[in-house]
Amino acid sequence: MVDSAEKQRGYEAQLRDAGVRMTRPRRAILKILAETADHPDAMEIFRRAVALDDSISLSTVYRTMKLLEDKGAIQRHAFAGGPSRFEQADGAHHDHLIDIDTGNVIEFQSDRIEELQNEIAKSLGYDIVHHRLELYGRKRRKR
Amino acid sequence: MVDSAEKQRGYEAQLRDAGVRMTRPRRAILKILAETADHPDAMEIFRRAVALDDSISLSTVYRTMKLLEDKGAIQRHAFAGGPSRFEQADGAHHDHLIDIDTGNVIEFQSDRIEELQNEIAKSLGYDIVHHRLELYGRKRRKR
DNA sequence: CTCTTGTTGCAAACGATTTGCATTTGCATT
DNA sequence: AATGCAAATGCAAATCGTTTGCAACAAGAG
Repeated sequence: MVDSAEKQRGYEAQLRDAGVRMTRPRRAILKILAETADHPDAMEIFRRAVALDDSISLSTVYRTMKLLEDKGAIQRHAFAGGPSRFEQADGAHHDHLIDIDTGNVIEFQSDRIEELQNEIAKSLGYDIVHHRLELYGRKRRKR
Repeated sequence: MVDSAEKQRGYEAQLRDAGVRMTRPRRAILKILAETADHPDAMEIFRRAVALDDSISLSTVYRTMKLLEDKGAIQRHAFAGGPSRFEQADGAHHDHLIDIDTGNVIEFQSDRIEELQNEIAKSLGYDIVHHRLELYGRKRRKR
């Protein structure tokens, strides 16, 4: 298992180098992101953050998420219907399979699909800036 | 070119058969949907509807869109950032390429990608209920 | 330690959408 | 054609996720 404390230090260093001030709320949020393996939304991050620093405010969470997104430290996913959910941007690119019944998110990746996307965009005269591929599914009943 | 008036009549018949009351606002909205080739959002539909019936209200537009969605007559697309946009559900399935600069939506379809999606879901133990594939791109600069 | 500037918490504003409610309307029934 | 009632409407207020204005505050360069 990866050392999340170390990961957090990495985050902080990276951001400080980018000229970002290291404040108490930001440290709390980075800690949460470094430790988390799921895709929490702003409210969930806020809840976890309050446990570390009870003076933190929801707006700061939102502002920080935007900042981290701009700096490329996290990725924002706007799944159908609900609020934006976030994840660290350190891993490789992947898409999502969302369990309709539980809201669980499973990550997957397919080079072949990416290739096809590029071909399609190209044939339409476009360059892809980013894309969104989400499968909404239900666990296959045991047969 | 397809006769949109006829298409509209088709809509109405289909809905009446499903036990849906045909009201003035609903007729207006169906007319708009039958005539439209783009992907308008609720506000845009409301604007066009007011031109046909100036007593229509925005909430009725929203209620009607939900009704039509439930009845399977239209499809709702929640593109990144903006409001939901709608289109008729009569055509074949397709995905979307959204022009980042203009908001234009281009439809495309790839059997190959659909196949791959199914394979992936299957290998993860899921059945796909629906999916969302959106390419966000920028028109290729002439070179 | 001080100064400057960025950051915070709070509350109010926001855009998209939904809802409660009193009123109107579709339409099946007389 | 007149009636009755459930369903649909318009309006305003509520809701949800998110952003913003602002005065107080704190990071970190000097």
